[in-house]
Amino acid sequence: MTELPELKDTVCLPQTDFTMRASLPELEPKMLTRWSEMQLWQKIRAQSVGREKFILHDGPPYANGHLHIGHALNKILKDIINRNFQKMGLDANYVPGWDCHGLPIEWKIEEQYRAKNQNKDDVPINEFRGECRRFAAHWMGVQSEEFRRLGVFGDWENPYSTMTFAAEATIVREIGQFLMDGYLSRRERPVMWSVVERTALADAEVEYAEIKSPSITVRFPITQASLPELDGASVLIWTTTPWTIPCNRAITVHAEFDYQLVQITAVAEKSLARIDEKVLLAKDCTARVLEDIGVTEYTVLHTCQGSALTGTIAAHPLHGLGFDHEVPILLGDYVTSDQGTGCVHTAPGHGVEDYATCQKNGIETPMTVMADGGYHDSVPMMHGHYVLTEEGAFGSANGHVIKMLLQENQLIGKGSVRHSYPHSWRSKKPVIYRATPQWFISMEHDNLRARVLAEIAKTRFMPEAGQNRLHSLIATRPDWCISRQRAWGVPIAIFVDNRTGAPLQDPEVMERIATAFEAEGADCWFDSPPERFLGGDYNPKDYEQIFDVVDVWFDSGSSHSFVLEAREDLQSPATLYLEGSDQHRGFFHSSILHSTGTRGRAPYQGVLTHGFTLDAKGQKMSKSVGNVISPAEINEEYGAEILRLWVATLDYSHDMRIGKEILKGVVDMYRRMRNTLRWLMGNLHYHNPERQVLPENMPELECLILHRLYEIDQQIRECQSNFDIQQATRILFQFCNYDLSALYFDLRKDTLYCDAKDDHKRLAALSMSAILFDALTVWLSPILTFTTEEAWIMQTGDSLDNSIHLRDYPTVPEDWYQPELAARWEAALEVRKVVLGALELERKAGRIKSALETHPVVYIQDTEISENLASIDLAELCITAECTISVEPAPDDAFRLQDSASIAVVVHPAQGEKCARCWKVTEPASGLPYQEALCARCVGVLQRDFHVA
RNA sequence: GGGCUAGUAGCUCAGUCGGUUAGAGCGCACGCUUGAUAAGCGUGAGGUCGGAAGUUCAAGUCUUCCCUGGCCCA
Repeated sequence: MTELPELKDTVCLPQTDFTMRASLPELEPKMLTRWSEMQLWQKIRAQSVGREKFILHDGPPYANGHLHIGHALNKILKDIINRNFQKMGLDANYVPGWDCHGLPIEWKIEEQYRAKNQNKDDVPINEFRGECRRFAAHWMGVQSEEFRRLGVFGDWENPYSTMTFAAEATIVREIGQFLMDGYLSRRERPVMWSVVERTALADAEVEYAEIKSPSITVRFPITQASLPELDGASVLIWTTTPWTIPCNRAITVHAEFDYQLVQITAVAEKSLARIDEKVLLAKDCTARVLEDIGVTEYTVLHTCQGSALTGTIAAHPLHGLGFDHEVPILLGDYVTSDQGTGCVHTAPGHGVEDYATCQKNGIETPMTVMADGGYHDSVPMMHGHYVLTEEGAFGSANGHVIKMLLQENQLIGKGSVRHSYPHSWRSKKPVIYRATPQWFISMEHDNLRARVLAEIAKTRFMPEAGQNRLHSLIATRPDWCISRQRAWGVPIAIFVDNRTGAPLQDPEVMERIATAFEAEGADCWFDSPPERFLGGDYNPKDYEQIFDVVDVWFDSGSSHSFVLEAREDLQSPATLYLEGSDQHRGFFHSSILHSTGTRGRAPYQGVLTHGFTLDAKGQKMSKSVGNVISPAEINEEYGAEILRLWVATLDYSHDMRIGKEILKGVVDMYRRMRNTLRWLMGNLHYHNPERQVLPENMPELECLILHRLYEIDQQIRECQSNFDIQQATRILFQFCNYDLSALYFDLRKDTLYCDAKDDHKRLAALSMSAILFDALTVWLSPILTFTTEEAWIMQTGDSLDNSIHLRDYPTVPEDWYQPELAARWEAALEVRKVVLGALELERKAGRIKSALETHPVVYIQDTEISENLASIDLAELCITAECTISVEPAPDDAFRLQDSASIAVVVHPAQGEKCARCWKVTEPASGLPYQEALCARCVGVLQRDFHVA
C-alpha cells in the first residue's frame, strides 16, 4: 500500500526555472557574450542571403563622448525597425557608422595642448591630425560598446567611419565630382573672425559680452531719387561699428515700414544737424533719432512706404575721398525700427544679413579687412589703421572714420551704447565679421535646387510634415559653403590657377589625389609636394594649393557613396534614413543635396523622423539643470530592456519624456509580459510534443485564441510596415493582458491543474501554450531582445545554433481565422461580464467568497443569443461551479448591466460540497481514503493518474 | 523675431466627416485569491480635452488670439 499523496501534489501547477524577477542588469551582459560567441549576427546574415534587402542607412553619431539618451533612443528605434523587417522576411543588414572629423574634436585636442602649455600652431599639422584621429577612434570604441550594450544588432565588427582612408578618398573624389561638373566656385563671404587667434570661428565658439561702442548717425546724400520729393535729401543711417563705413555698399530698408522725409527747422546748441536740411528715416524712428541728434523742431514733408524707395541711389559719405561707388537702397525684411533709423547701413563683408542682401542684388563682397585686423590696400584712407589690435583691443579705425566723417560734414550724430557683442570663447576678446574667400557649391548650377526639390517630392516622409520642412529649407537656402579654415577634416584638395583664379579641373590630377588618399589617408595632402598630385603637366608655381577642409556635413552627406555604394552587402538608394527632426537641416539635407548633385537622385526612398527626449516635465535635459538621465544609469538600475520597452511604448513622432514615474510604468508593463511568458513556460513543463493536439481538433476556446493570433499577426504586420512600433507594442501588451492573462489563462487553470493528464482538453491547452509561446517570443523579440532569448533557450535548449533572433514572424494559417466563432464568443463574453458583475455584488454583500461555490442562472429571452451560447460551457467561462441558461422571464430583482439589459443574472449557491482538490462545489463522489470531500472528476484523476485506490 | 511642431485622467496613448454621458491600458483605492504568490482575478474613483474668444442647432475636433514646451534658424 503506497502512501496517500497530498492533494496539492496531485495538482499540475506551473513549473519553470524562468524566474519571476528578471535581474536584467545581470542577465543582459551574459546574453551579449552568448550572441557574440555564437556569432549570431553572422548567422542571421547567412540566413538572409537572397532575401529582398531592407537598408536603413545609419546617420553617424559624432565620436566625442559617452552616449546620451537621445543616441539610445535613435539606435533602439533603428534596431527595432530593422528586426521587424528582418522578421517579416527581408534582409535587414545594418551597418552603424561614426562621424569623426570636425571642430569639437579639434577643440578637445587643442585643450589638451593648452593644458601642456603648447600652442596648436607650433605642432606639425599631421601630428595634430593624428591626435584627432586617435581621439575619434577611442570614442568610436566606447560608443560601440555602449550601443551594443543596448542590444542593438548590427555589423559592429565592420562599421563605417568618415575617417577611414577609403572614406576620405571617396569624399575627396566627390568634391572632385562637384568641381568637374562646375558646381564649385570661390568667393568672399563674411565669417566670424578672431584677430587675436587669426582664425575663423564657428557660431558655437562665440560668446556674447557687454561692451561700450561708439554710435554714430551718418548722412548718405541722395544722388538719384526714386521720388521727386527726395531730391537734395540725405538718408540717415546709424551704426555702432564706424569702422565698417568704408565697406558700405548699400542701405537696406523694410518694404512695409513707413518712411518720412523730414525738414529740420531748429537745432540745439552743438548739434551736428543743420537748419533746413532734409533727411529720410523710418517714421517710427523719427522722434527718437531727431531728439538724439539735437533736433528741436522739424517738419514732415513726405511719407511713403519703404518699397517706394527702391531705385534711389545715394553717395557714400566719404565719396570725396575715394569712395566713389554708388550706394543703392535695397529691401530686407530683417530691418527693425526699435534701434537706429530704420535705414540699415549695409556692408556685405561684415554681416551675414548684409552679405545676403548684397548677394541677392548682385553686389560684390569686397575684401576690406585683413586677417590681422588692418585694412586691405584697396580701401582708401584706411592704410595703417586697425579695427582690432593683436592684443584684442579696438584700434584706431573707429576714431579715424569718425574724424573723416566730421571733416566731410556727413556725421549728424554721435554717442555711445552698451550692447552685447560677440567675443571669442577662448581668448574672451572681441571678434569681427570679416569677408574671407570660401568655397561654394552653387544651388543654381545645373538647376540643382530644382532637382533636389523634385527628389524631395518623390520621397516618402514620415511624418509627412518632414517633406515640407525639408522642402522649405532647400528652397530658401543659400549656396552651400563647404570650406572651413580648419585642420581636422578632409581637405578640399584642389589647385587654383594663380592667373585666372579658376580651380583646376583635371580628372587625372583628381584621380592622383584620390589614389594617394586611399593609400595614405588625407594627411598626405599636407605633407606631399604639390608635384606629386599635379604631375608633369603643370608648374606648381602657377597654382595655389587649397588647404581648407570640407564641411563635416559633406562627410556624412556623402556616406551613401562610401558606405551604401561601396559595400557589396548594401545597396543604394537606402530604403530608409531615420534620425531626429533636427536632421532636416543636417543629415537628410546634406545627403540629398550631395546625392542629387552627383547621382541625380535622392540617397533614400523614405525619411522617418523622431522627436527629442525631454525630462519628465517636458523640459530639455541639461547638465546645469541637473535633469539628465543617461542610458548607462538606466542599464544599471533597470536594464537596457526597460529602455527598449520605453522606446517601444512611445509615439516617437513627437517629443518624448523620460523620468522615474514613466520608467516605473515601463517596469510594470515589462513584469506583465514576463509573467505571461513565465506562465506559459510553467505549463509547457507538462507538454509532450508527441501528444500534441492539432489546431483543427481543439476546443472552441482554443479556436478563439487561434483566431486572435491570426488577427494580431495581421495587425502587427500592418503596424510594422508603417513603422508604428507603439501600436504594435500596445496590441501585444493587450493580448497578453486581456486575451491571455485575464481570460484564457484564467479559464484554463482548472483544466491544466486538475484534469487528467491525458484529458483531451488539457492536452489541447498544452499544445495551445506551445503555439502561444512560439508566437509571443518572436513577436516580442524585436523589443524584449534579452528576455525573449532567455525564455527561448531555456525552453528549447541553449545550443550555439539556437536563438529566438534566428526566427521570423510566424506564418499564421488562414484557417485559424474564424469570425463566426469569434462573434459567438463575443456574445458569450458579454454574458460573462454580467455574471461577473452579479458575483461581485454577492461578494460585496458577503454572501459568497469564491465564484466556484456559486451557480448563476442567466436569463436570456433572445433565442438568437441563447442558441449562440449552446456550444459554450458557461460555468467554465465564468469560473463558477455551474451556470445555466433560462429562457423564462427574469425575476425583477435579477442583476443587470446597463449596457446589456437583455441579460439578467441570479446567483444561487451551488449544490454539494467543496471538492478539496479543485475547489468547485459539486456533488461529492466517494470511495477514496481522503478525509475531505472530492468531486467525481478528481476522484477519477486520482485513481488513474496517481493510482490512489 | 521667423519656419516647423506639440499640449486629452497621476503616466503612456485612442478619439473617424464636427454629432448621445470623451475611451483604453498602466498606476492608485477597495475586494477576492493564497494552487502564476514580491504573482493572479474583479470592482471603483480619476478629465473645465493648455487658456480665452468666435463660427455652428452642436466644438476635444473648425477659426483667431494667448499661454507653456520642443526642433531648426535669425
